[in-house]
Amino acid sequence: MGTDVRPEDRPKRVIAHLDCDAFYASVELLRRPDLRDKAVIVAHDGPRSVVTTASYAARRYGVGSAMPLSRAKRLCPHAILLPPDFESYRRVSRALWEIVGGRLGRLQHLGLDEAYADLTGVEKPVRVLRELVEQVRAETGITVSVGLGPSRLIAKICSDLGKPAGFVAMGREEAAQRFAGHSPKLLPGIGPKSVERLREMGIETIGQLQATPEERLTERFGARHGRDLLRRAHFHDSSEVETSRVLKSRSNERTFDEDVTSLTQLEEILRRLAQGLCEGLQRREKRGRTIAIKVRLDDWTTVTRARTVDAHTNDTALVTDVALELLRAYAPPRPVRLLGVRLASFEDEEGAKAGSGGRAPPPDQLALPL
DNA sequence: TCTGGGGTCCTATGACTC
DNA sequence: TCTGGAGTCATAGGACCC
Repeated sequence: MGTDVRPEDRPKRVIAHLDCDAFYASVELLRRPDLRDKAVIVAHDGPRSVVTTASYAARRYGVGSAMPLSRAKRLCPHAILLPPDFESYRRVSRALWEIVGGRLGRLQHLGLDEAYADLTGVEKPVRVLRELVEQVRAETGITVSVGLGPSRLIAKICSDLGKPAGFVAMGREEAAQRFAGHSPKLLPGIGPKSVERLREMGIETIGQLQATPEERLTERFGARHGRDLLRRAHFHDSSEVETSRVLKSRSNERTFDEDVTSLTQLEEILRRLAQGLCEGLQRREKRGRTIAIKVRLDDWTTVTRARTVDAHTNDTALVTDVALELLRAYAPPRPVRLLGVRLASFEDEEGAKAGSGGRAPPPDQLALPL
């Protein structure tokens, strides 16, 4: 390896995480200034909908993202409900990241409203970021919170800390100390399931996780995950800011307002889902080999079935036929609440995996999350 | 409280090949 | 000819993220 550089000889990394505050709701409020300071919930209005985003006024009532809409309405009955308009969100997002990218260079996008940037070697990064946040606010009306640290992990946690319009910077040791009393849920990658498993082991804080012998964790979580949990607890993270990501799969799925029992009806829905999926892939000239269906039953069990075909395709007739065969072979034994179809193993995956040494990714790859 | 849609990544397992 | 291990691929399930 010719790239071996001792850690002490490497420049100290400076990673920023930029996160738009209540992005979808903020875009809505730009269009509807009369709703400023009002409780606004962005969500489809259906019996099984969940909240996409809530304005800060609605959050004061306990409404939050991913909460069932029925519950949100109970918590905040006077909230104004707006249907999501992703076309507008994408437009504002593009404009915003163009400004940021113009100053910081290439970004790693995570969805429409957040991104990482590597500012290692940049002079006066704090000043650069402060000016940038102000420029974004002036030109788009969107406020951005910034987290700054030696890794993506710390930058991400910091950007959440000062929301809205926050600006927080922290080193690794400081983070390890400061968050020792917090729940492991604070750490990205540790969700409700891992929190529960840790709790069963008597580990309820990041500090307790830090003090847990690695063997105990690897016993419970497997070698890789266990080691990773411990590294995270100590806020070690050497992952790079990845500025080019390639689409790995694309799917189209629908949860029904009421469960569906009839196979004929399910087949009809699956045809429409496959058609929508293939039309999108045809526009992007993407073809895949693995066709999969997803079925969620009324008791919330989720089943997937997949088949890999010989040649890459985005042909509606072929994808539909295979998806229908998979559905008939499975023959859902209970009422179905969700049906979906997915295409994966795209034809240019291998070439793209070669990374920066290979050809430049097509323009739409960089814009993938947008 | 009762759980969307669109993704990524990881793990386990079995089939297959060398 | 039989066997075992390693590597790879396909499949299924699940956790997690925005």
